[in-house]
Amino acid sequence: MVATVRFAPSPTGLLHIGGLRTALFNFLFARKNNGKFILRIEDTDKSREVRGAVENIKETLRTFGLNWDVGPIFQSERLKTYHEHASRLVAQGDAYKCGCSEERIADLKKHAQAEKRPFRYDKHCLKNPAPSTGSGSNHFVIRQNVPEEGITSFEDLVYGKIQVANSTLDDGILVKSDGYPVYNFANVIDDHLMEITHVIRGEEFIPSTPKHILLYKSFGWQVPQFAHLPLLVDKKRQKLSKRSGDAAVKEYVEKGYLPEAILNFIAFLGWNPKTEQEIFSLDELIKAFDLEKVNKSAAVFDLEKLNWFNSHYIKEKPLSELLKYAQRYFPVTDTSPYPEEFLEKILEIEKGRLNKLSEVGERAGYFFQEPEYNKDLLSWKDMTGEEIKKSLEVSKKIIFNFQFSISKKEIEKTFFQEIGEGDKGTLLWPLRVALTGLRASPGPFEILEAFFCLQNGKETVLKRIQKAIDKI
RNA sequence: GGCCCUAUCGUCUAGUCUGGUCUAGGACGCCAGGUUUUCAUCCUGGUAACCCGGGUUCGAAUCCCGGUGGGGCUACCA
Repeated sequence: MVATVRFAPSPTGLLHIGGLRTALFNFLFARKNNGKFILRIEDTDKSREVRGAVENIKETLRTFGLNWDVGPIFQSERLKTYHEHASRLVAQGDAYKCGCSEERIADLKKHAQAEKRPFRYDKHCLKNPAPSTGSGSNHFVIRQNVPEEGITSFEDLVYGKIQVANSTLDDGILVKSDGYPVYNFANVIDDHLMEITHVIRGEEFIPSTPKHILLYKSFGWQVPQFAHLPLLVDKKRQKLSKRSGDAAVKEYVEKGYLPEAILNFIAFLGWNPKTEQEIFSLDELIKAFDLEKVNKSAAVFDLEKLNWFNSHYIKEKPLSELLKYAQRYFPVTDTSPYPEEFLEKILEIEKGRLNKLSEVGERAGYFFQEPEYNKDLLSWKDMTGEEIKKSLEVSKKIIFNFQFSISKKEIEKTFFQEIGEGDKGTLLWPLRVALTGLRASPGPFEILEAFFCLQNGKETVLKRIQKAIDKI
């Protein structure tokens, strides 16, 4: 199959999760079918355009490996094409100029509302064409001349047969008075000209699809295949959008969600492989993807599940690579004085405990700063001050003999040789608290291992233990 | 309001087309137990759903009809 698809966002803000999912499915479909993936920027509403949005779209797509083959193509640079096609439609009677004032339209709407019937433009300007006032006047729009009778239907690849009576369709605006086309028009022209075979987009476009089809037919063009994707909704089951506040992909990336986790997660929103496999790389997704496996009902964006995917990928990622993503989250402004080995050890220790990378900041503070804690914390079960002191002295003595860069295994071995396998808690709890100041923390051996990557690691550790002894 | 879409555990979903193997499976979450020096990881177990009402049928989550719930669209936005 020769497939050509496109992802056609409007540059009105940061790319959000729903947009990324649409891009992903288009990408997967293209790759799966040896097709072409076009990036098209639908910037026909200049008033809503946000600076930097295009850059954000491109950057986001790149970080997720959703590389496009053609584009970005900007609709705002193709005005002439749209005008030509609009003229053709007007000439053949499938569209017409409308010079109605905003007031008249508002009035029409008000009446429709009062009579509890849906608003549809009354084709006034079609029936009463304004006398040509020469080329000067441009206060008109071009409207689609939707037939008043008949039924328009299409076979959606996801939803199956959808049909609507033309009588429920409005003579929508095709070209605005500022000369820019609206989505419903530019979309059709471009999809045809770019030879798009499969239009894969959000479910919210189902209601406007019949109008698009009518347009294709007016031009005598072949209608592409449509595959509408179920909506992504929030906890309240409302459409996930920029208004949902936290839907920007960039925000998730900044919080320390790994791209592969986000991708894997959103792939499963509205689609699943029909097997019990949950973890998929991008390549595996390409192999498994099939529009037939796309669901029809809206999917709730569940952060808990994203967290699970993310923690999985965090645990799985090689340390050196993980460090690149996590670097910025360490609780120091500059990590350059610290050897990579030290930082990697911290990640190794913490990675099993993270839902997102940004959490290392709040978790690993004691590696960079002497902890504050109450001396009561040093007591495990009913240990007395004397016992704690004695325990810490033992730890101190053992650690004193350690060399730079000693391994966790060796540390553990040495400790257990010294004290036997008996009452580990009485020795290890106070040591752990002295090191971290925390009730719950990673084990002391791995913490020591990390510190012994530092030139002054031994000194720091010994100092902390002494401080604990002094507290008693 | 009108048009359109949709309906399986709290959430993502398998199963629906081709009715029985479904006392409805998996995953997340949650709960309990095990491993363990605390926490986490890990392992084991548990919790929890076919929207409602009719009909067809020996038999319905699955087919039909009617409700109801949820959502989207209804812009000179996309």
